[in-house]
Amino acid sequence: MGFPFVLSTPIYRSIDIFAGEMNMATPTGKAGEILDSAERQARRRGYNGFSFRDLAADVGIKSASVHYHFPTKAELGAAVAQRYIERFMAHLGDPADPEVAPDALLERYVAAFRRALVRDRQMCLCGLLGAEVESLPPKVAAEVRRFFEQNVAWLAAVLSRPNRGAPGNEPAEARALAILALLEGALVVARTLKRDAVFDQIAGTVTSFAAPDG
Amino acid sequence: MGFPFVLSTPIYRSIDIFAGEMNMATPTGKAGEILDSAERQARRRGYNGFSFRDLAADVGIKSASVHYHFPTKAELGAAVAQRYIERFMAHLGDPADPEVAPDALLERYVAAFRRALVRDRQMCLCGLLGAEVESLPPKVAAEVRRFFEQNVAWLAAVLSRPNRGAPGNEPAEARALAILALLEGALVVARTLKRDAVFDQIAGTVTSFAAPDG
DNA sequence: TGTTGTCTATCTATCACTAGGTAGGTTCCC
DNA sequence: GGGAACCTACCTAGTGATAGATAGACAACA
Repeated sequence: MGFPFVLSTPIYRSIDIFAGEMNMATPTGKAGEILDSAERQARRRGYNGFSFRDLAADVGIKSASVHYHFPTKAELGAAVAQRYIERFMAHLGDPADPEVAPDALLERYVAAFRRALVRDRQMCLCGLLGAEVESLPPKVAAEVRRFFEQNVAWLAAVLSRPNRGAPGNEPAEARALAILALLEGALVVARTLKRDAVFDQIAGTVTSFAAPDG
Repeated sequence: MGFPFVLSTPIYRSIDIFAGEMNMATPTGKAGEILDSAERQARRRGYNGFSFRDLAADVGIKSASVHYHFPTKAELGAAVAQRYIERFMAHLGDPADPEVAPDALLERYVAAFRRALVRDRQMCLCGLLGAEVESLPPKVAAEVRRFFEQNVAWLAAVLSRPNRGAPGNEPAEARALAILALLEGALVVARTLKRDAVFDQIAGTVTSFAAPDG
């Protein structure tokens, strides 16, 4: 019972290896365009807010051809989420990198969310999908869960590094969860109120978690 | 152009005055049942995650009869949100009530979110709708905005009361926004990870905002 | 009292449209 | 030739919404 899915290998009909800055299997061509479009739309309107026809029109093919690349919407959704997670974590980098101070890593984390709001005018994909998690296919929900888990692990690793003030009264994982929740919530509130400054006001409080001693 | 809507008077075909603890126009009977069902479903699956047929089946009538009470889905959505806001704010009570200490009011606020998660197993309606705000009809989006504005105003009023420790390094409104974002995000993360304890871990950090000196 | 008119809440049936998904054919390139 | 990528054409199931009818309650009036 449940959904014993083998760890998220998306079903691309065409996997061209993209030997760019990230050396992972990333579909290019139309399949990549479909993923791009799906991610854009999912991050604006949610999983139930876009259709195969929308995507097809967006990338200039017919909806039947989208099914050629991604047989079902669930698999498309899982593929979008998986690619998103890999990109996101790759962007964050190694939380233990001795070349980068914990503060700088935390700033990088906040900046990633800020960029989604200000530059891309989009939600965090998994923040939006997480909100509607009960209406997601199991495979998609599992990817969203994986995103949160990896985020918390990364943040906890950063917060555990002995560097700045005190280690804090709350355990690192609780503070990691709080930072994640704070920023996801910040995107929701700032977008709804249509005021980017709201995000900065909220993000300004992140230091409460990083340096609880002031 | 735009949507110059007169401040959210929902279009009920039947308004029975419910002279209960709240003396406001609250539809009872089938109209009330429809609102209940719509709220339940919206708080689980989002605005695009339920249909008139779902509601109709739930309350035991035909979908055409739902249109009798609420002509369009947008108006139903706005009515659901409006009732939700009124209930929520009424539950919070007066932020300046001298009988209740600021700490207790803050606890009450956190408890309201916790109850949504643990008892009702639902999202905060406006947290979910806010995430998918770009796919909402303007009237519904306006209600969500109103919810956030009223929440922030209430929290800022509580946080501004001279009582406990220092008034804080951040202005009250920034801390109010942060608490709102933190709790909305906490619901998303806890529900996705399917661990109620996650909410408590996050909520435990709220005191960082209430008493920034301790 | 009985009739007439009106209202509420619901029904059946249908509208035009969109959803995700499929079968089979065509085009193009190695 | 064969396969990859795309097409046309279609399906079933559902979407929000509308039209028209009907049963029952209620009041007004002759």
